Amino acid sequence: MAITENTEITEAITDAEWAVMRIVWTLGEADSHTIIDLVSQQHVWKAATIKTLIGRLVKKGALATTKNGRQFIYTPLIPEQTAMDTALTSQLDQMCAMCRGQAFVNAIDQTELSQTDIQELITHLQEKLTTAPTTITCDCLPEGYEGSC
Amino acid sequence: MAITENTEITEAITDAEWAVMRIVWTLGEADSHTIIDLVSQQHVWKAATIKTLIGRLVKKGALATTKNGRQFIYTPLIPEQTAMDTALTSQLDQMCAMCRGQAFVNAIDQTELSQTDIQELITHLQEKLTTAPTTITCDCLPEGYEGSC
DNA sequence: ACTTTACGTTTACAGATGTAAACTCTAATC
DNA sequence: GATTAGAGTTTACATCTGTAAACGTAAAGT
Repeated sequence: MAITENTEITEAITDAEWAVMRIVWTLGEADSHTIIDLVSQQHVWKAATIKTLIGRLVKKGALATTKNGRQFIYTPLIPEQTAMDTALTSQLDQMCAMCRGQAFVNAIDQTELSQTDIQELITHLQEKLTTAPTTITCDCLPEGYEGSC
Repeated sequence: MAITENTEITEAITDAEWAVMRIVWTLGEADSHTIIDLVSQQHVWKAATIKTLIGRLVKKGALATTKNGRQFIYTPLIPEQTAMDTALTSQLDQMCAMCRGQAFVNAIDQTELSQTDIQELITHLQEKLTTAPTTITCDCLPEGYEGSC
């Protein structure tokens, strides 16, 4: 019965917490010393600050702990890709539906992508094109109003 | 000398404030009565709450005011598309560079896009493909460490 | 066994954010 | 001109975030 409950992650991961999660996601697992060491090289944060972030992430169910002698080994409880999707999607969801396409264009323009990524995106988009609507309506105004931004 | 200073917007627009901005962006300009009326139909917020949001947006330079009798007309000081780009980009910037491509794939899968948007995206991606690197390196660990997530 | 580390926990505290009531005027109404 | 209503401003307050010191305790060293 050592399996961790699959408690749904309710709270979102904050900006500062992302830095900690990225280390753990990349290493797969890490003790606090490692996390503090690596994060310290990327941010001007005191060890105490990073400890707080780790603690909050454990509390909100983003990191699991396994006792290992005097210390803990931390492992991610949510997949990195899931967290990224959630973050991006909730951001997009609060933006005008009509403008999201343009937002993607601009974001993609400013993001370095590998050939493989680009090709996969193109494939997905070509597939998506077959069932895409002609237009997307602006949803910035309440039900019953017509708008366009 | 009635021109508003082009003060750079420093503070980001918060989630709740987005709701107000979307109304003003869509209408081009609006008085508080209109904003409160429309936002009230989308969120269970008291008029006082929406007033606060308007006030904060003015204070942080996202909305301009023009006196019109006893009241104000509010107009956006930052373009919607700019705000969207900034929000998306800052979100993406804190994520692993290597995983951003997949994040786009997933986000696009879950977003309704028009045929025109999709075609524009494909065009941009095809262009981007010509200069794209073979791979993007994971940048989750500090300088000098090799990682991959 | 005693001391020193160092890991995790508690406490702290300012500023941001969500949410809203109270208050102050000025413009509109009687 | 006195009154009222509605627009904007102030104040309020709990929670979340960023940032960190202080503390308790068990493991490690001597």
